Amino acid sequence: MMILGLVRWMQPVHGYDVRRELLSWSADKWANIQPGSIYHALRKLTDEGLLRTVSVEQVGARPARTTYEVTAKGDDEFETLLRAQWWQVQESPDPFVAAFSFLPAMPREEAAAALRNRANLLRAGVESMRASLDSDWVRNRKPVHVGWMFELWLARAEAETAWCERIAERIESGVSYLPAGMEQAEGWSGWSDGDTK
Amino acid sequence: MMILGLVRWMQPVHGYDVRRELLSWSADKWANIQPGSIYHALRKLTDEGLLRTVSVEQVGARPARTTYEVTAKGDDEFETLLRAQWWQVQESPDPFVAAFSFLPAMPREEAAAALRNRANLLRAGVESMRASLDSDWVRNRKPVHVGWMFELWLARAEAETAWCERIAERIESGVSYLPAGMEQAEGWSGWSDGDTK
DNA sequence: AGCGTAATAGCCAAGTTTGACTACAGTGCC
DNA sequence: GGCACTGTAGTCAAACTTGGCTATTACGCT
Repeated sequence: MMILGLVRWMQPVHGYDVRRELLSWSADKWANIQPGSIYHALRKLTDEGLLRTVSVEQVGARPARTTYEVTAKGDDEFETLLRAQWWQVQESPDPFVAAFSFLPAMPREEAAAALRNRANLLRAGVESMRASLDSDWVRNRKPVHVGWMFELWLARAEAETAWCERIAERIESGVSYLPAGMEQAEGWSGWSDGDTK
Repeated sequence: MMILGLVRWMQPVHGYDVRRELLSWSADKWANIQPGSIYHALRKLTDEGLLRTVSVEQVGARPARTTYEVTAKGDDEFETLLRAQWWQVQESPDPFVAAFSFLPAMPREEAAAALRNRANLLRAGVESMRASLDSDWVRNRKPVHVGWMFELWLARAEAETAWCERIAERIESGVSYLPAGMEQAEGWSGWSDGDTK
């Protein structure tokens, strides 16, 4: 519920403003917020007493727009929430890791190729991020900590790139996927190598 | 829907088996699967014709257990899905990044301390991972690619640790959060530094 | 002036996820 | 033997998320 934070930083706002701001941060990527969720969240937060509606204006025959503001309670709650996220390491689900755990279901060549491809995509991302870090837009229009976030992505992406390449080599080298202890053990039939197809 | 993959690799299974397996992978962490979701997913996949129920046994007066199996269609679908995840870089939401974007709402000292703390937690994680990488249990009982996944986490965590420390220093150094171009510009009042409290 | 497109606001029904709950069978301990 | 506890198997209602839909105004183009 970091919508609360956004409202706090923008008070007073109406739903559409929040939506646009989130969009401009491409927040659907690293937060988990699609446009539809916003109004629901706003209403819920109001019900919980964390937000207060300031006014309801109507321009022409368009939908009425409601303006919100944070209450004192909402302020407290936000700080608690924020603090929790800052002090806690909590890794989020990663679809690639999930897919990687099915490695034995992929033909070796394809797996290696996919990893190489991933490394390239990551490198491309790193490039474009570096570019925007140097661009005037970010340097002059955005708070510096936005740049710092970019650096984090960069660091992660670089680490992952190296990993992809290392693993691709191992896969190509043809090492067995089976546990070191039990070369021909039970339970892995049909998954020992490559696709079952 | 990587449940499908699991069923494929275990056929034939009933819901509880899947649940246990996922638990043992602590899949609630890196996938997004709580016990409650499993049965729903199984039913949905059956409706879509990707799974087929094999039998419904009843032991005593316990809930009947339904056993599932993958259909040919399910097999195809799984490969498509798997491939998509392998070839696509798609970063998932990260609550910490979201929280970090509110940096200006945290007192500088606390922000720096939290980052240092995060670095330590990450280091601890790295340690314990290294330990299990060396342990017999992983070396001899688990396929080697499980170890490779650990290496990925390790690489990411190390990159992030370094970042945390770098940023903590910058925050402590007292640099302004404002964009370089506009030291006293409009719109950032109340957020220039530290908490508004 | 007329027309198509984009932006403005927000609602809502349908789909998903979740955590809590049920209910019984073994198992170990006193 | 009786009791508490753990493991087995799954259901369910409530909460949450989503993407598509409506309806109007503004704007650019010919």
